[in-house]
Amino acid sequence: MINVVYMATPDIAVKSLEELFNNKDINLLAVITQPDRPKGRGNKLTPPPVKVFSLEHNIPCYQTEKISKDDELKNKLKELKPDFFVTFAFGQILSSDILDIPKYSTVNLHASLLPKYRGANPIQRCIYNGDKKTGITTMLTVFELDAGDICETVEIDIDENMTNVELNQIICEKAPKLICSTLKGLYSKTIVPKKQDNNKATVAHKFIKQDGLIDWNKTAGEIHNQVRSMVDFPTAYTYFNGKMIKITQTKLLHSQSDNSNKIVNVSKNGIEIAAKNGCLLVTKVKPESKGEMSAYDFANGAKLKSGMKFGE
RNA sequence: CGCGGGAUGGAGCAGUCUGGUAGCUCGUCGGGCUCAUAACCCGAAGGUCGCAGGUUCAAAUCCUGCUCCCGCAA
Repeated sequence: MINVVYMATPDIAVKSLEELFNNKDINLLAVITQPDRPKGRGNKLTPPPVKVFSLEHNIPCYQTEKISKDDELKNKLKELKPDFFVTFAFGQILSSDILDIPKYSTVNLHASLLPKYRGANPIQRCIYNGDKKTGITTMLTVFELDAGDICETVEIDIDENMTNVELNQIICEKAPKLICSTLKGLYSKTIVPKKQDNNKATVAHKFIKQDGLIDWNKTAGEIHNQVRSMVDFPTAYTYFNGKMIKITQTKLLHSQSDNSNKIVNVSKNGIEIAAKNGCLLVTKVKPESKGEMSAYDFANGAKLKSGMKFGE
């Protein structure tokens, strides 16, 4: 049995928790996660998804504001005598005294093919940049951000219309197997971690609200990538008649455009805009104060006509 | 008590301030036109205007209470 403590927080990490919990070769000692946070309308205190799963399955779960300064928790972790720490979207930095606790090592799962896209936002950034391929990597955690030696990788193809939500889901599903295989490989010493090429490292920063604002001077392809990279957050947005309207789905038409950014056609399929270097078909939108709807429905209600423009 | 928007035929909206026969863009159904169509023309069906009370001769509209939905901010 491999003794493991799992440190994680959001949805994407729940399936992996489930696997660690159910895998017969692994003994899940405890789960560490972030404190409950105020969330959503009404600012209700909401527990992290990983905690919810832990409670449902009676897995010991500890929450901490800052693990590197939580001596009580550190002592607890030492008592557990873990072989490995596993981190996956935990959201806190592990200080070196914590990294020294497990008998073997600390394994981190990162949602990119390292050394590309180190940092907090690999999933959205690779789509935003229009990459055709990404993946997940397991690595040994060192103090420097996502810079540890690589254990295993899985590649994932990104098609032209894949969204960050879809990629998130794929990663969520592929992660459990990879984590287990890495743990077993390290335990039995059949995996020899390899150094990263630091010269090829890039950093993927988080998006902020402002990143959602659509710049209509960009090309149709760039806007399309922006839209699909931030479907749930921060969400691409523009203005129409002075009101904010979010755009949640687009399609590239690969057709001729006069680069005017005007609406050239409204049909069941959506709102066609003559963007730079090609037409962009807006298919789903989320107007201010409203839920998501098809672009055609919006066009009906708002009386959209050819010649009008977004962005004002 | 974080801030705000909303509930009107199947969809998206207008009408509510200034009470008086419920409208727009679509969809659906029927018919026509067409080689043909998601295009065009003609016609029809379909709503107790979120729920409950109140005011009034009269309430989608004014007042009170409730339920549900959503956006923003964190």
